[in-house]
Amino acid sequence: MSERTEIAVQIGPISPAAPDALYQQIVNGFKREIGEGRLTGDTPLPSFRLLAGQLLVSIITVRRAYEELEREGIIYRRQGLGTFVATDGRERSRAAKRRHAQALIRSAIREAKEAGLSAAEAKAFVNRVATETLSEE
Amino acid sequence: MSERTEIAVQIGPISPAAPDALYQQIVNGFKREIGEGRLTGDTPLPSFRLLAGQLLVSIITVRRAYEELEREGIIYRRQGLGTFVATDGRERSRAAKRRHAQALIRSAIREAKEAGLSAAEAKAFVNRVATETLSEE
DNA sequence: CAACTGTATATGTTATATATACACACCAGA
DNA sequence: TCTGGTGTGTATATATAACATATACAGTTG
Repeated sequence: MSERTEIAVQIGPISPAAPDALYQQIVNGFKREIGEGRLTGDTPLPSFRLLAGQLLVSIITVRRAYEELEREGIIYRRQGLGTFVATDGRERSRAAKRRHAQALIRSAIREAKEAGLSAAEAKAFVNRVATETLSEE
Repeated sequence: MSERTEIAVQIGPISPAAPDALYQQIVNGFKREIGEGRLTGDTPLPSFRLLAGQLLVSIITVRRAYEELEREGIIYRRQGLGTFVATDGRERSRAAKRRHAQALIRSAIREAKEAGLSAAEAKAFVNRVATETLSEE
């Protein structure tokens, strides 16, 4: 078992005003941190109480986020011990992100066509926005 | 004022199981119909009761959808008369769809980068999915 | 047994959806 | 002409479900 170290988790900012639910924002934050390799296999996640205190959120909300992450095989929980990044958590997290990105692009294509664009125009639109978005950073 | 004709509105299918709320699905359906030109300026929309009956949904849900569409300037309501497509409804609907599509693409780019892809890889991913999606139809 | 960990139950809050009753516009018929 | 019927949209009070919470319970370790 990995030794427990103090982890400066950078999940936030969490906001009740955001379009996503609080627990979903926490889920997305961990998928990002794990997907980008800042949290690796068997690393302990912060406890319910610690993270709840840091994010100014209830224990139940953290619990729900961890449940969702465990359901996707990205982390695992052990009662009395803690919560840890799964061995293949990074790969699963990345796969989930890619699937999500793919679904978003398909929705964007559909929206573009419903805006009256032809297939060729829709593709050009997607390319243009993608290029602009990537050049802004 | 336009004469009232029976309109075979093709908004559905509406499902409570869908990720979007019922009223939002109705909003999206009318934006599509108006954006693609099947409903033009000053055309009367179905009444609350008629549409509610067709979609197996309550009057309030239809009302909420129409409120949202009026807020965006796509339709207008007249008490005692009915609800009608705004003169510039098509243009506004298309603009809304384009804005939505743009937001979706930006989210997709962000997700792709959080999946560990570089900027170039993310752009290639977007292009590939867009091409695949458009060739499937 | 003390101090951590995750777990479970009952409760409050908010967005969504509903049923019912109300107000306005038109128009056919007295 | 005017009056009532039937269509329209409008308003209020009420369920339902997802989300978030507080509090108490159970397992692990030293």
